Parts: sequence; C-alpha cells; structure tokens
Amino acid sequence: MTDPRGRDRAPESEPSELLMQATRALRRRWAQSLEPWALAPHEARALRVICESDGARLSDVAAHLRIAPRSATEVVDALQEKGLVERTPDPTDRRAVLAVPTESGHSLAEEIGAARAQVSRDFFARLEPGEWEHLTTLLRRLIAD
Amino acid sequence: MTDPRGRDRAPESEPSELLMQATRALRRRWAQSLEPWALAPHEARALRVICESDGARLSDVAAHLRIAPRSATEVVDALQEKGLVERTPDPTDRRAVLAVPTESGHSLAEEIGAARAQVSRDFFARLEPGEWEHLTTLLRRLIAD
DNA sequence: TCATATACTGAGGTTACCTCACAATGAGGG
DNA sequence: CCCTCATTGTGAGGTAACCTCAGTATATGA
Repeated sequence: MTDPRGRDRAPESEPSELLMQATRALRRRWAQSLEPWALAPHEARALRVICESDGARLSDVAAHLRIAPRSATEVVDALQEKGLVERTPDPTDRRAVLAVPTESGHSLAEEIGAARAQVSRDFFARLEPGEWEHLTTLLRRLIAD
Repeated sequence: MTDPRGRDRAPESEPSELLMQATRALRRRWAQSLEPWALAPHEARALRVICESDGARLSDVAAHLRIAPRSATEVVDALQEKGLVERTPDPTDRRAVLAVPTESGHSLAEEIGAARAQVSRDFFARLEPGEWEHLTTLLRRLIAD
C-alpha cells in the first residue's frame, strides 16, 4: 500500500456516490473471490455466458458482454488456452463458431457461481431480509425501462 | 450499434446485479454528460480533486483517484495540455509539484459539477424524496466501515 | 445468380493503468 | 554537520482490455 491514510476524507454522502462505492466494494470482493482460479472478471463473465447456454456463438458472447465481436475472439482465446472451452463449428451456420465448455470449464463455472453467490450473500448480510427486498425494489425502479 | 436486440435476456434480478446495473446506467449518463467538453471521466475526477482544494500535489491526486503516483503524472499531463491546470513547485516542499487550476479549469470544473449534479438529480427523480433517503441509508449501511 | 449482409479473425492502434529505476529533496539521529 | 532513509515526481518500458479496419468464408434474399 502506498496510501497509509486509506480512504477519501470527504465520503460524499450523495446517493450517486454511495451507489458507486457500494458497487466498487462488491466488485472488489468478487474479483478477490476468483483470484484462486487466476481468472479475470471478464473471463468469468464470458465463461458464465457460454456455460449457461451450454455453448455460445462468439457473436453472442460479444453481445452479452457488450464488447466488439473482435474482442470476443480474444476472450474466448484466453478461455481456450486455459482449457475451459473449445471451438467447434456451428452446425447450423458454417460462418459461425461455437465456444462450448469443456468438462473443467463446466465445473469451474459452477464453483465460480457458488463463490459469487456467497460473496453476494455476505455483502448483503448487513441488511435484514425485508430491507434488501426493499433495496431491490428501489433499484429496480431506478433502472426500469 | 451492432446489437439490435439490445439488452440481456435474463435481467438477473439478484440485488448485486441490480446494483451493478444501476451504477452502470448512472456512469453511462454521467460519461455522456461530459462528452461536450471532450473530457474523460478520470480527467474530470482529477480536475475536481484539484479544484476542490484549489491546487493539489500529484501524490494527493494519485491518492484520491486510487492510482499509482506515476499515473497521476499522466492525468495531470492531459489536463495541462488542455490548459485546465498548471504545474507549479510546491512552496513548502521542493520535491513536490502542485497542480493548480487555471481560470478555464476552474470554470470548467464548475460546469461539470453542475452537469453531474443534474444527471444525478434526473437519475434519482424516479424515486420519491423519502424513498431515496431510505435508499441512501441502506447503501450507507452496506458500505459502512 | 448476384448483390448484400453477417461471422470470425489478423494486423495494428489506443487508453488507462502498472512497475522499476533514478534524481532531487526532506527529515531524523548520532 | 553528515549520513542514512523516506518521499516526490518522472522517464522508460510493459500490460490488459478494449477498439477499428480489412479480408475471407458463408448465408440470404431479390
């Protein structure tokens, strides 16, 4: 650590600032939780997308991660190098390539999913059940439409 | 746009997901709001820090933005090239360099601050005053300590 | 069948970070 | 007063995660 002081002096109690801080905290914990597997967050996300549908076209990966198609190639390259997915031609469209999970990809995705759920549970454990339900409704309203 | 479908199919109503989505939406709107000035979000943040204390050492900028000291040099370089800040030696420590806002830097910081506040107001306008106060308390509990 | 659109990928660029090394300066002890 | 040690900013050079553009292969529709 280069900063012994630690945190900002003005916590900026504005709601937007609090929202950002909460998300930052959550994101950091989540990133920490997948350190043991040496997997970058965006790789974990891609793996999840691929495993959810048990094989996804690269363009679908790109759409779900909101990145350019070219960038999906790279993420899948990384997952493939780690033996988590394989490329197979899409039987329904010979232009397309399917990224399908290997066995270790599948099981890793499950472990990560569990870890992620645990982090989320820990994070929201500070609120009573009724409270985070309320939080949920409020947030849903914010992002509605 | 490469994605006519638009958004994810599974909205993932988990609270953590909602938190992320809300933050993403807010961040996007904020980024949009400072497009007219061709200023990157991290530059705006640095400018804000510098203007708040009316001049800041590069190490302070680094600490507030939570980046390495070396990276603060670069951010300040960018602001300086745009004529928003100037470097002056710190009178109290000849090792240190102060980034002090120019006039245009000052006025730009104010405009941006106003725009940012407006975005935040718009964003939370969907909630009743009592509701976002409640939201605020809940979030504060989440990030407490 | 032929124009046009779509799917992936190689080549090469950008941005916002990083570490490491170093010169200049400050601060504390002997 | 000197000597060590910490700290400040920055040059050099690296990395990760994006991007655009061009090109090839394939699909689709008039």
